[in-house]
Amino acid sequence: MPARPIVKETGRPKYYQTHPGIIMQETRLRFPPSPTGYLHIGGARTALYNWLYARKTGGKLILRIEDTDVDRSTRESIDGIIDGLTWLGIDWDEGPYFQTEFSDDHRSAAARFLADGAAYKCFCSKEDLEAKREAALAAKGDVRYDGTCRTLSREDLAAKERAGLPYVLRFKTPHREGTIGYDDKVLGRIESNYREIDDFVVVRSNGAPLYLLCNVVDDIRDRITHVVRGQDHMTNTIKQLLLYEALGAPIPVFAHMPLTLDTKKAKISKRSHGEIVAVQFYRDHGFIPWAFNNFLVLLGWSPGDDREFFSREELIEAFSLERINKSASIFNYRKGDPKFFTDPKAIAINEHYLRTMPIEELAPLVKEELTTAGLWDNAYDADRHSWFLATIELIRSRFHTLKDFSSLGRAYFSDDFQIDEKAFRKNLAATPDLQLWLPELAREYQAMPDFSLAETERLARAAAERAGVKPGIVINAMRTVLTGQLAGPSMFDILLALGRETVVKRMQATPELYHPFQPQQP
RNA sequence: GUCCCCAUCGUCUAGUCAGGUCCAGGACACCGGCCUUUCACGCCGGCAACACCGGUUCAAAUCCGGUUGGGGACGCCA
Repeated sequence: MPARPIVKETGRPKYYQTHPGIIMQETRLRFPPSPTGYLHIGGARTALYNWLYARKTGGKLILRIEDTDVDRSTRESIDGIIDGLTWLGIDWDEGPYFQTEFSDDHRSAAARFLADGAAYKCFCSKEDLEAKREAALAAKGDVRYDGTCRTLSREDLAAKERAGLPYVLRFKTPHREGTIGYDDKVLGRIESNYREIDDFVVVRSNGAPLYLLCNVVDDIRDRITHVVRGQDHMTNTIKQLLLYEALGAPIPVFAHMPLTLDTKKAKISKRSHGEIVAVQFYRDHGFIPWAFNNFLVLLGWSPGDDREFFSREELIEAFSLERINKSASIFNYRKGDPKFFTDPKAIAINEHYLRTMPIEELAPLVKEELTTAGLWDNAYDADRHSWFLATIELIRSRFHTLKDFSSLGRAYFSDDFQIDEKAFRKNLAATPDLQLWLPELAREYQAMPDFSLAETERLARAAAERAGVKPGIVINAMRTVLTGQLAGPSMFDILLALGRETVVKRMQATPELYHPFQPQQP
């Protein structure tokens, strides 16, 4: 049924009535990381999808740190997650809330369950449970909880309580016929038989409520309308449906995103993949934040047409829960690949932004990189600003990441740069006479009245002719002497970018390159 | 083992809900060409997939069933 507008404003409905008497409310989504590691690309993608949907619908994104497992939660991890989100540009409207600050809510919900008979005390020891599970596994049978304590007699219960035995609280899954289910925005109708759901633990023996319960209580309190999370939560969702019911709360919209696997189809994790799956890795390796978001969003979602690059506004406009894929995608990282240090598509998308984004937007990112590398000069923001922008423009098409500005592009910003060994062998070592020709050409450059594109090229070609070699010999040698590289922009553009003084100085020093480590003669 | 989810080029994917316009489109990667003082960029071209079997239908990548394969969950983790 199409939404029926109840308030009209300049031809555009602002509020909608989806059912009689019910006005569609603001969407509220959340990103609830557990601070037990860094922000990895799976978590970042979850955050991104939630953020996109919140922004698209004009709703709110809530950041909630799920730190109920105090033993494993760390301050560094919380900082890492927040830094990661900030770097990506994923902002939130409320929070960060900390789950531990709401333990009263969780405990009172648990107490209410016990009072209502929706949960019961279970005295089974960890050892017994573990033994049963192993036995079941060995017999290839059912590993779910068998309900031993659900049917404890009044006398047994009283006796165990008197004895002061530790107990956990288990949710009493209704013994009903039929199924329970929900309409997943990605997967469609999902149903599960009641008899498949065992009595799960909601409160630890030390009195601390567990994830399944806390998560639902928090979502209800935070008035969450849409839960967008990984498919690994699907069985949790079924159990949480029961919790919503027991708490008398309406269930939110669920959307289960496909997982991201490695090339061997295993779930990506810090343990097995290391830094390569950490968001921080991409920041440290010179990725453009938005480019990385653009890569992430395509891992499990597509707009339905051939577009692959989106501005922030375009992506928010194009995004929808329904177009999220059902099947898992693979993070195509092959360890030890000499050419691609991460998924080639991620690099390709970064390159695209690097060479097409407005130079004024790229400049601050390059500034940051040069600053980190100790190559920044404040003049680049002042009287040399137009030079700075022109130089970035000149060199960026050959670069892959922001790091390249301080490595491959170092010679443009500093006299302290390395000569690439391969470049030396090919462009210099093969023709030792360049030690004479280049300084000579440098003297001509020094003396010429007009240090221009056309004139510098004319003199270089004349020098080659004089020496009886092809122009490329001289030109490529100059490239290596001036930039340390084998390849680069058009040579005479480089000359002008570097400036006459630097060009002359470096070319005159050519012979030194041939004898870098020659010991002093006595 | 039980339950759940998934299945199109090497990878990300479009097409599947409303079967024909798909001997399957795009991107990345790879290969070739053009451009060129180098290397890129750019442009042009190429390689490459509907997991399998059966059914429904005039017609199936698309609907149905099964098989196989992959993944997830089965914690006093989140």
